[in-house]
Formats: sequence, C-alpha cells, structure tokens
Amino acid sequence: MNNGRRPTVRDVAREAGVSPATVSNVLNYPHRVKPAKLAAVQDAIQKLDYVPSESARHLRSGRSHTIGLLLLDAWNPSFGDMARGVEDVLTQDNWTLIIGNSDRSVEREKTYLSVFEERQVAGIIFVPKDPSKFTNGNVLVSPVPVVAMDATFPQDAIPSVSIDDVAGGESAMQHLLDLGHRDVVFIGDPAEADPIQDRLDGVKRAINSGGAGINFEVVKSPLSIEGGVQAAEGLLKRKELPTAIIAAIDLIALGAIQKFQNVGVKIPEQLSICGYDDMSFSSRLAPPLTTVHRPHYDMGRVAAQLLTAVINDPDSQTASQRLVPSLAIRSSTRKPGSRG
Amino acid sequence: MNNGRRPTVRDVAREAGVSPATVSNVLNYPHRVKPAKLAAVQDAIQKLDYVPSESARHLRSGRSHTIGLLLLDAWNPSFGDMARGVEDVLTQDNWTLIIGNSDRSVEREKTYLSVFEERQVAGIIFVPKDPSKFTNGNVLVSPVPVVAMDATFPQDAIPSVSIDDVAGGESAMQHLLDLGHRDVVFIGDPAEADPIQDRLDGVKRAINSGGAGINFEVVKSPLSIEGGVQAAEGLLKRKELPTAIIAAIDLIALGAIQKFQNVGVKIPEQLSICGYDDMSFSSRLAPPLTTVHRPHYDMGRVAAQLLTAVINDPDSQTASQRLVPSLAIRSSTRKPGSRG
DNA sequence: GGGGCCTTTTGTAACGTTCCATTTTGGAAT
DNA sequence: ATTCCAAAATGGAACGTTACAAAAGGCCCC
Repeated sequence: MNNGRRPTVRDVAREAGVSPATVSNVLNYPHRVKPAKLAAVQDAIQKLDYVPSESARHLRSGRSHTIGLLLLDAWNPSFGDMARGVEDVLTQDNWTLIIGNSDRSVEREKTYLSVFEERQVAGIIFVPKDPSKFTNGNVLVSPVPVVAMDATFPQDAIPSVSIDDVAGGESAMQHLLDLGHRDVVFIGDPAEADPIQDRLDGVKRAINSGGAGINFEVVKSPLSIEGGVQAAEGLLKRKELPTAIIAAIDLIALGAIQKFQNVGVKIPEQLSICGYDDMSFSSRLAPPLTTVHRPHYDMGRVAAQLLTAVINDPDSQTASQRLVPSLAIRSSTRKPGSRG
Repeated sequence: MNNGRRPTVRDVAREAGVSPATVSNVLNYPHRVKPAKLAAVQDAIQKLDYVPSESARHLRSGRSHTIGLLLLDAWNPSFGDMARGVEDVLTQDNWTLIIGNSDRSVEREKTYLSVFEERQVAGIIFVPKDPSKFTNGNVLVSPVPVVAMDATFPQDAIPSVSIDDVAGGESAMQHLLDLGHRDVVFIGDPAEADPIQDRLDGVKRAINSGGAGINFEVVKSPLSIEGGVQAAEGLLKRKELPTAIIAAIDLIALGAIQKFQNVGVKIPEQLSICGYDDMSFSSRLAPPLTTVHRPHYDMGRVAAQLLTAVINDPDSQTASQRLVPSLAIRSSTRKPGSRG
C-alpha cells in the first residue's frame, strides 16, 4: 500500500489529517500543538510505524545527533572503560556515537577525523596522540566542539578531562618508600604519552622529598604485556634485582609478574611490584595487584558531560577537570626482604 | 568569502568551471569524466577544502555508509575483540560503524535498533540476546541485511558466524579425562546463552564417550569474575572438592582461581581449572590458564565480510560460517594428585 | 560536409525533513 | 455582533547531494 517505501512525514500527515509541518512540530515541539491533534498524529505514527530519517533531519536542520569518539588503543582495556563512560552518558541524551581507534597511527587518526567531518558530528571527544592536530598556537582549530580525554593543553586551549598522574605516581612511590624500599625501577616509556611522563615525574618528586640513598632507574619498555615480559627479562640478566618495581601501566606489571614468577622470583616476597591503572581484573591477579586506580569510566562520563554542555551552550565557560587517582594497596607489594 | 559556510558541491563546481553534476561524477564515478576536468575538479576540492555531506548523499542516493554493530556485554573483553575484527574490515571499505551495547537488556537492545533504523544503516551485525527479535517463524524480518555473531539460527534464517563450542567443550573435557580426572564440575549458566549451552553439551558428549565412573556436575553461576568467586565459595563449603573445574568463560575461571588460591588451594596441584575464551591476558595469569581459544577477532572479521558481501549483492547466497576453537594447554591443569 | 554513434557534460527534479512567514482558529473583550 | 489577539496550523522553500534524461562534443565513415 505504501509501495514498500518507508512512510514519510507526509504519509503520517495524510493519515492524521494534518499538514506535514504539524507532524514535524509534534516530533520536535510537542508543546506547540494542541492535545487533540497531537494524539492523532501520534496514533498515525504508531499505525504507520513511522521512523524519522536522521539524514533528512540533519540536512535540513543542520543539527546532527552524532558525536565522534576517537580512542588511541583498542587493545588496552582502559579505553574500553572510557568508552563505556562516554556511551552511558550520551545515550541518555539520545546521542549516537561513532567510535574510532587510531591505534596510535596518525594515518588512522586522519581517516577518522575526516569521517567525523563528513558526518558533521556535533562534537568530538578524543584521546590525542598528537595534540598539535587540534591546536594552532594554543587555538583550537576544529569547526565543532572538542573535548580531550586523558590529556591537558597549555592554557586550556581545549577543554579536557584528565587524571592527576603526578599525584598518582607520587603516591605509588611514597608507598614503596614507606615500606622501606630503596632500590626501585620504573618500567615504561615516558616518551610515549604525557600521562606516562607525569607518572614518572610524580615518582621522582617522591624520591626527591624522600631523602638520600635511594637507587632509582627507568627501564624503557613498550606499553604492553609483552613490554613487561621483555623488561623483566632484561632485569633478570643483572647481578641484582631491585627490591621494587613501578610499572607505568598494569599490563606491563602483568607481563613482568608472569616472567618473574616463571623463573621462581616470588612476588611480593622477593620483589614488590606496583602497577598503574587498576584494570577490572587487576585485583584478581595472583597476587592481587597493588596499583594506582585511575577512574577511567568516570573520565569518560565527565568528558561526555563537558562536551554536551559546550554543545548546548557554546559560550559556556566549561573548565577542564582533573580527576584524582587513588592508590589501591593489595598484595603485590610489601616490605623488602632479604635478597636472593 | 564563502560566508563561513562549508563549501558545497556547487562551490566546487564554480571554482572548477564545471557543473555540479560533474563534481558529483568525479566523486562517485571518476571513470566517467575526462582526465582534464577530473584534475580540475580535484584541485578545486583541495583548494576549497571540500568535504561532502554524508547526510545529503544518503538522503538523495538512499545508500548509507553506516553499519550498526550491536554487542551484548561491553565488560567482557571478548566483545572488544569481536568489535575490533569488525572494525578492521569495515573501515577498509570505508564504512562507518555505530556500536551499541545492549548489556543483555532488551530495553537497550530496542533503543539501539531504533537508532539503527533512524540512521537507515546499510546493515546490522549483532550478537543476539533474544534471537526471536529478528525472526518470525524462521523468516528474517529486518529491512536491512543482518548477520548474527556468536549464534546460529534454525535453517540458517539469518546468516551467521559462530564458533563450534560443542567441539570446544568436548576437547576441554577430553583433555581433563586424558589427564585422569573423574570428578569434574562445570561452572556457568547454560541458560544464559546458546554458546554456553553448547559448551556444556560438548562436555557431556566427552563424558558419555569416556566410559563409566565419571562424576560430573553443573554449578550455576553468573558469567562474570564475581560469579566465579561465588561458585568457588560454594564448592569450598563441601566436604570434598572436585579434582577439576571447567569454567564456562575465562572470567569465571579467573574469579574461581583467585578464591581458591586465597584459601590455600593450590592450582593445578590440588585442583585443575580449565577456562573457555582465551582472553588476551589469560596466558599471563598465574598459573597461565589452560583454556579453549575462541577466535573472536576472526569472528568479527568474518561477520563483517559476510555482511558486506550481502550488501553488495543481496542475492548472494552467503552461507553461515562456523569457526573452530582450539584447546590451549597451559599450566592450570595437570594430573589429579592426592586429595587434601 | 553530413549523418550516425558513443562519450562526456549538463540542467533539473527529487530525497524527507524543518524553518519561516503567513493564514486560520477560537476565545475574550468591547 | 464585531474587533482584536495570541495560539495553532499550514504552504512552500530550502538543506546538499545524486539520478535521470537530455544536450553537447568528438570521432569515424561514407
């Protein structure tokens, strides 16, 4: 009867005996239309199984209901948590999410940004690999509102949600110092991302205020399980192990723990290991991992809220937010024992 | 100069000295247009920084470049792997993905399906919670091509990609039988999803062909880490533990291992545990988990390929595919020792 | 030089909405 | 009754693109 076609606003109008414009009003400004007609139109919508075309709406109104989310590394569970936070907030407000993973590749980052542009997303949440992409001398150059996650910009050029990893790193190191460790290695690659550098800075701050006689060293390693394994192998070749390790991320801790346990190094008896992230299962490892909890899910939520605030009111001065991590002391760290 | 507006196909046409239709041809059917004009248009596109409006294209052509992906449970890393597989294939063909998580809620499933409808996605890949949603007496009722992941339908009503979990369950149980276990518990909830039921069926098949004298029992538990912890607690209240456990998913194994180790039960010395899934970090647990490897990433890839095949040629008889899992024997299982 | 035919280009009408200016409606006030 | 006014409803144009039919251009052959 309707020719196999999807019903349009015109079909609904005919069915309800009103004009197309009224149907549009029912959809967008229900308070403008009298209860009687409103009901009639809604009935017609039901009856015809009408679903508005988002493309047509978007084209005509200029407003899109889509938001782009650009992540850095799909393999790291932390990003899944962030995405969840974003998703949970945005679906409530009826936004649709397009998610992309740049995999730390500038190539892929570009691809997704142009997808976002084609779709004219209403806003973008992204975890920057290369922050300069979005700024030009501290000025934002994106045509749509942008919120950065897990990053900060000089002079707040872009509103962002980040985590105070300096404080986090400091608390991790302080914990080890309090336990009596004086021989500590940090595993990770500070050059890989600012938040990693921050952690290291925090660690150093604790060391500097911790007095003399502390041996500290950074062992560079990729941010992955495999990186942890390799770093552990490197350390095992030495005459002596440190008494404690701080891993830049939990995945590194995981790999390192496995390697050490494999060769009979007891954790935490012979070696304390402290992670950073607190992935969902980090508390379930053997031993349960002492680590710095990063509120990834919350970060996603806040980023989404920040973005919708800016979209709804472009002039709103939304300040960047800095979330506080917390040390979760579990069983992979303890007082240094006698060396092997 | 262009009034702050995004340039349109008309602006490009003016710049290049051709008609808008030619610009469209350059974009969609480059072979139709002569090299000289083609170059001129491409230059103009570059110069004006023109990006086509996906909404307008979609509205006019009726073809959308969007595909909907509906997942079941964002917290389970396996789904992340599937999503990755789908994404990797689809972005290559320039599809945009809208990802939704139903969280096993029929409510949210509905929400996302209507989002997909509003956007007129070109196709849907989904992991069904309630398969009947998409079929009506074995007939697909979706207006767009659909591919199911991790599920099968009677008479192939919907093309699907699935994993032969009966074989997987069988191989896991056979492994335990070969080791000499005669007292085995399966932890999980077969009613939760078909693939879980399949695993159990496979386990039972191995038992049936394994001769007499085998004690076997199913302990019901939610499909989560917490579920594993609880199930372990239940088992610990008994007079005697089984000699081996098969967990319906790795997360359950993870929770159970933690609980058992916590109270001093040695794994695998006193109790063998076999998982199912092989999450990225399962091989890094302590002990590295013996588990059935499910090719989640591949499943995502194949689903995406199946879907694009159907979209490109609606008459193509794309047969459902069944992937084969493989047993990864690691260190959480061994011969039953003397009981405690 | 003209006719036929294939290739390239173009003008114009959609696609399904929402915006906006205008008309109609229905009371309240005179 | 008539006038006035706000509220409600409408008609028609526009959003940026592609489809389609029709026009123009090129080429070859007679």
